[in-house]
Amino acid sequence: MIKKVLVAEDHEIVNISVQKTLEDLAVQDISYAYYCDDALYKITQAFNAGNSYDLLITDLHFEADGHKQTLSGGIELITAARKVQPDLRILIFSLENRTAVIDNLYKNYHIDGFVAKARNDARALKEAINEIGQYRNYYPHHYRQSTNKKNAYSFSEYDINIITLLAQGMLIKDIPKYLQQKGIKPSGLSTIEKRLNQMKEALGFTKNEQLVAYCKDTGAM
Amino acid sequence: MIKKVLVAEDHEIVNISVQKTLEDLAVQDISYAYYCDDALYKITQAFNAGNSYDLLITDLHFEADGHKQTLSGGIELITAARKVQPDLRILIFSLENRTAVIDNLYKNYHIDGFVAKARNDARALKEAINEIGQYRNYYPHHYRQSTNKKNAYSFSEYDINIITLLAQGMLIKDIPKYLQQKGIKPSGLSTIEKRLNQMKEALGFTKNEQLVAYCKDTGAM
DNA sequence: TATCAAAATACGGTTTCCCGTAAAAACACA
DNA sequence: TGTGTTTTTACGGGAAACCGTATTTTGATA
Repeated sequence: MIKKVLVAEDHEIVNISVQKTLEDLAVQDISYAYYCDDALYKITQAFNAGNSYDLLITDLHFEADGHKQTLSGGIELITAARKVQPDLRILIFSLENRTAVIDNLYKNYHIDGFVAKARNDARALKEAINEIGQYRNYYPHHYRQSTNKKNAYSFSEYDINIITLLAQGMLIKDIPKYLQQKGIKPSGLSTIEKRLNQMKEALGFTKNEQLVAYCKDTGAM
Repeated sequence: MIKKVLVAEDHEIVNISVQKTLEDLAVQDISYAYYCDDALYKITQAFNAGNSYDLLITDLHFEADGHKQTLSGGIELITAARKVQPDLRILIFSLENRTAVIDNLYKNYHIDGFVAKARNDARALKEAINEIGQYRNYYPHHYRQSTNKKNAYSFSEYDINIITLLAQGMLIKDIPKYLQQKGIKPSGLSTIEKRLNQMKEALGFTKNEQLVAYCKDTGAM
């Protein structure tokens, strides 16, 4: 059962509704943080006082507004929070709807649930909190369906490096030099060309511009 | 004074808060639409009954969910709504924060206000409704400041066409043929090359990949 | 260490792109 | 209609990208 919840969310409008939703679920102890740093502070304080949170509901993206923050967003927040309190359950409430990104959250950050800000998000939020309250993971509907479908080409960090350089205007022939300076290992021109070919092949593309567009669209870059 | 409002917004969570915000402003007559088509229907009905809305608050982007819609989003909705009721005041409430896009809304669609879903959006919403209630336009803070700063290169429809073709993998040398078939006017290869050069020149780029990345980032494409 | 397989690199020919100049067409205006 | 200007197009040389093949390097294994 979820009794004590911290909501980290910078949008006032969203906070108002999350509060109402939590009240509907009879959650008694609700705290709010409009900044990641503040959220981490509250988690730490509560934990040290022996009165830790059951659940953290957080957005992924927080707008910068002049207040200097050490934590840049939801991902850093949950990483830091888990260091303080490893058993803290985490529910992401975000606009993100790209499977690759959500996948990453479950696999590498072990979140307990993800709810997309979308049409029936208030209802989904309630379902998620109920599931998590019983120590079960909650997966969004569209994710459950799409996860075993065609899983798009998964770019390596190396791949993204190359495409990013292209998107920044570097000539392909100049990339080997750059990679060598950075100490990135396969730096031969042929290897780079081959990698680009593999990616294009895998995605049915013919031009590097398509790779750039695709990475921008899927959030890989 | 705003008395009768229609809220078109597909996110349940947002709707809950907008309702609360409007109640705070003592707006008496509030209607909701989760779909654009439904919103237009309500506007038409109210107008024909001689009991038209004072204000439409709408999102820009609506999620598709199986229900077939003739209106694809906020922009189509406001265009259609103005045909029914030209004096309808319109407030956009959206996550959009790209100056070019917001600019377009004021200049070409003559919206009365824009509030970004952001940190203090509930407060901004109240300010906007008060301003619009007095028949004044409301401009978001960050927009007021950035509007006279460096206004990025503004792409023509023709420009976007070319960049889109590149992003789809078409070879530059094949573009003339394509444009001719489509009846798009300057179709010479040299002209296309020159246009690309102008765009890159204006933005300080050297490669077409940068143009693709830029358009994706700014939402021009 | 010797051997084999896989990965990385070197190289060369072809295609596409880039970019400048010049000719042609479209347009504005008297 | 004639003139001047701008836009569009044609053309060509050089640079970069593309792509296949051959060679070298790396890494694992016996």
